[in-house]
Amino acid sequence: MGLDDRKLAVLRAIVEDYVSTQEPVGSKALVERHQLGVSPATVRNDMAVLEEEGYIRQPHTSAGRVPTDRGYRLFVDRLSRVKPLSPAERRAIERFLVGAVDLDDVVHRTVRLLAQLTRQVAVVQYPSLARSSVRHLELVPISTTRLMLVMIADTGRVEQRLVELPGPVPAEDVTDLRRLVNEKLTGERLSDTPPLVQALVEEAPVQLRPAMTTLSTVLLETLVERHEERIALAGTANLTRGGLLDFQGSLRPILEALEEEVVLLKLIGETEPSTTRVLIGDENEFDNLRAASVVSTGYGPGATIVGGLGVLGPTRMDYPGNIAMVRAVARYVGELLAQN
Amino acid sequence: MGLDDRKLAVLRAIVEDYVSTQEPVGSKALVERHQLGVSPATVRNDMAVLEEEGYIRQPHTSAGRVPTDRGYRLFVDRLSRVKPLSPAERRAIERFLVGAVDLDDVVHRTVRLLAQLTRQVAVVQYPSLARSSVRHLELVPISTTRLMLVMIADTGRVEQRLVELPGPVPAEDVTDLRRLVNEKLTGERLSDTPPLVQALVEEAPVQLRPAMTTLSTVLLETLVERHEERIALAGTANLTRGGLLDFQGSLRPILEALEEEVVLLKLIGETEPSTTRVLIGDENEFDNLRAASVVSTGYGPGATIVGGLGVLGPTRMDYPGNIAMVRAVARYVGELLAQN
DNA sequence: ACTGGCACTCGTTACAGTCGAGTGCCAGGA
DNA sequence: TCCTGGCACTCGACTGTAACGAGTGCCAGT
Repeated sequence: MGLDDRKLAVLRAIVEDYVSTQEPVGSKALVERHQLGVSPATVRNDMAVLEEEGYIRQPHTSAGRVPTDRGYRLFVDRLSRVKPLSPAERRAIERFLVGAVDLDDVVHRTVRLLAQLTRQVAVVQYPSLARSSVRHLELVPISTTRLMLVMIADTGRVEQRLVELPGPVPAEDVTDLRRLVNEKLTGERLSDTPPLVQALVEEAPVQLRPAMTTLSTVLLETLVERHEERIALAGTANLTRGGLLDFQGSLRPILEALEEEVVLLKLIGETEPSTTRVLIGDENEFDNLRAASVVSTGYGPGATIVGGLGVLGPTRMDYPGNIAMVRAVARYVGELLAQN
Repeated sequence: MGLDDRKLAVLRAIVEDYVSTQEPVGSKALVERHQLGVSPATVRNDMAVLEEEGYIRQPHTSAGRVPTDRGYRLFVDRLSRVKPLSPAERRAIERFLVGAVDLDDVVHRTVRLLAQLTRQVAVVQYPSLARSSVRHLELVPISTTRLMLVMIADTGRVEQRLVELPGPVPAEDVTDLRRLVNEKLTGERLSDTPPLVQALVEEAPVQLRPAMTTLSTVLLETLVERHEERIALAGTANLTRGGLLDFQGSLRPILEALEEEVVLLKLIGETEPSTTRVLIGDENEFDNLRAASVVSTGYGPGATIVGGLGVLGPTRMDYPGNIAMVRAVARYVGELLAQN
C-alpha cells in the first residue's frame, strides 16, 4: 500500500492521458508528456506497483496501461481538483436557462444544457413530490360523478388524476369539498399529508362523506404512495462518441438501463447529503451499467434539495470537468426555482 | 417496367428472406426456401431485371441480392397483406392498457407496449392541444401579482403556465377573471380561441382590463402559438439488435434525430388521413434517418384524430407485422380515450 | 534508489493463397 | 419464346506467415 507521491503522480498522469487520448499509455509517452523528472524505467517500476495494487491494468501483454475502476476512484478522491468553469461555460449556462416559462421548460432546458456541456448523457429528476408542499388543490367537475383532481405543488409541479365518485355530487358540494381540502392541506408537505387526509374524512359533513372518502383514497394514492417521480433524459447520442471502445462494444445494456425510471432514480435520486456523488464502473449496483460512471448531485431552491440531476458516461470520462458542470448547473437551477 | 407475376414473387421472397435472415439472398437459396417452380438460373435472370429496375441491388459483386428502398416500397404497396395479430398479441395489448390512471399513464404504457410488440423504437405523441377543446381553465393565485394558469383539455391534457400580472389583483377579481375566461372558452377548440381571447379583453370590465390583457397574452402564447406538443419514446435499446449491420454501423444519427421533438413530430404527427403511413429509407426528409423506416398512424377517440403514434426501425423491418401492430395499438388507445 | 540496456511478448499490419457463394452468359431443349 | 443446365469468372471472407514495433520486466551498474 505504500504509494509515495511519485506513484500517485504517475497514476494521475495515466488517468489524464488515457481520458484525453483514449489509448493505453506507456512509460515512454508518459515521461515525454509530463515533467516527472525520472526515466521511463523508473516509471515502469512504479507502474508495476500500481498494477499490483489494482489501480491500473494492461489490456494486453505488450500494451500500455489503463486505469481500473479503483484507479479512477483514487484519482477522483485524492488526485483531482474540481475544474473551475470557463467564462464561456458560465455564460452558456446563464443563457440557456433564461426565459424558461414553466417547470417542464426548466427541466428540459436543464437536461439539454447538461448534455451539451458535458457531452455525456444527462439526467434530471423533476422536483420530487415527496419533498414538495401543496400550493393548491383544484377539483374540476367532468360529469356529475367524475372529478378531475389537480394538485399544484410549490415546486411548480402539477399533477392530475381522475376521480370516479360513488354517486352524483352537486356543484355546491364540489365547492365545499374544494374548500375543505384546501383548508386542510394547503401549505403542507406531501409526506405529512396522510394523517391530515384521514382527518378530512372524519371531519367531513355527513352528506360529503362518501365523496370525501373516495377523494381521500385518490389523494393518498396519487400524492404519496405512488411515488410519481418524473425524469428527463438527453444526450443519448453522446454514448456513441469514442467509437465502440467504451462500453465494451455494445450500447445495448446502457440503453436498456436508461429506459428504466427506477434505475435512473436510484442513480441520481438518492443524494441524501447535498454533496456531489460519483459512482465509478462496478461501484454501480446495476450490472448493465458496470462499464459506466455517474456523477450526480441534488438541487433545490436555497439549501433544500427537491430533486437530483447528473450525467452518465464511460468510466473513461473527465471527472473534474463533469463534477464542476453538474454542480454549477444544479446551483443555477436551484436559483431559478427559488425565484418562483 | 414489365414485371410479371413471377418477378414480383421473386421480389417478395427476397424481401421476406432478407428481413428474417439479415443476409443477402442468392438465387439458389431462394428456390430452396420458396416454391417458385423454376430453376436458379431463371431466378437469376429475373433478379437481373429487378436490379436493373432498381428494386434490388448487390452489396458486392459476388454476393446475393438485397432489397433497395424502392423494393421495399413495392413490397409494402403491392406484395404484402397486413398480418393479422396473434391472440397472444391481442391479449398483451389489452392487458397492458388496462388500469391506466391518467393520460401520462396511458401514453407511457402505450409507448412501452408498442416498443415491446414491434421490437422497434416506439413514438407516441400526446393528444395535440390544437385538436383539443378546453374543458376548464383554472386560475390559482400564487401571490398578489402572480397567477398559475391551469388548462384542462378534453383529451385529458393539463397544461400550466405562470402569469406575471402588471399589478396586484384582489381575490374577487381573480374569481371574476376565472368566470369570464371559462364562460368564453370552455368547450371551444383551441384552434378557434384566438378571436375569442381577443373579445375577452375588449369585453372585460375596466378594472380587470390590465390583468385580462396579460392573461390573454399568456393564453394565446401557451395554448395556440407555442405548439406545445409532447412526445414519449421507448425502445431505443432495440436499435442495437441486428448488431451494427443496420444503420450502416453508427447509431449516432438516429439517436440524434430521436432527441429532436420537431423531427419526431414530423414523422408521426402529420397523419392527415386516418390511414397508416409508411416512410421507407430515403423517402424520409431527414438525412439522419435515411437508413430507417417509420410506420405511423393517427389515433383518437372515435373517428377523430388527436395525435399520432408509430415505430421507427431499420429499413429491413417486418412491415406487415409492424403495420398491423401500430394500427391495433392505435385503435385500442382510441377506445381508451373515448371512455374518458 | 534510479538508470540504461537488453531480451522478450504480443498485437498490428501486410501480403499471399485458398475457398466458395454467387453471378452472367450461352447453347440447347420444351 | 421462355426456361434450364453448365461453365467460367468475380470477389469477399478466411487462413497462415512474416516483419514490425510499442511496450514491458529484469538486471547490472552507478
